[in-house]
Amino acid sequence: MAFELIGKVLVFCENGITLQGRVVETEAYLGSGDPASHAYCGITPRNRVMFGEAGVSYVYFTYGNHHCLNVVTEREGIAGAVLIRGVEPLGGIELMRERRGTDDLRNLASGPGKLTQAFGITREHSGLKMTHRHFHFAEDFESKEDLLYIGTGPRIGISAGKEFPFRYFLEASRFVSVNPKVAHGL
DNA sequence: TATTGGATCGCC
DNA sequence: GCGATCCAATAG
Repeated sequence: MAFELIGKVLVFCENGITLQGRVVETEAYLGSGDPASHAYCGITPRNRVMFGEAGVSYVYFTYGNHHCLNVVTEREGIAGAVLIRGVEPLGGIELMRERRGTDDLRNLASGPGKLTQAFGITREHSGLKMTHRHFHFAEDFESKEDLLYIGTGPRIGISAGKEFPFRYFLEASRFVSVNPKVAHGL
């Protein structure tokens, strides 16, 4: 599922403004078998939507500074979600620039905290079905050839569960978040 | 009720 | 390389 979301276009409309970005980087998080998952220790008030219906957003706040956007992937009763780690800005770029305080396209949404800031997504947007016009994933009918080059690797920023290569990203994209370990500029 | 640590980012 | 800074989870 994390794999399938790569290349889709995240569409988010609010206050009459449409923001769009092509998904270039995701990570999968499971349930009880995945020590890196919020759902590892069972259901809690925060993570309860991870156990709910697929296609619902799960937004949480972390490090005192940042929101992260996930999409629930499993059927009701099974925990599982995909973290959207990075998108390539496609629409509503002016607003993203304003919110991020930079003109650099590569720095607008190339990271889970950055993209939620650019899109204005907060935990008020958690638990919403991502199946309607204002908040959903659309097919991208351009740039299909990029999809041939999806890389995988360990997830970023976690201490447990590093052995699972549940991170997916477009190899060719300049909009993938910087991997701390591979922090040489490309 | 108190304590602790985190699926990050940006500046030092 | 590290501090910011809030919330959720756990323990008491």
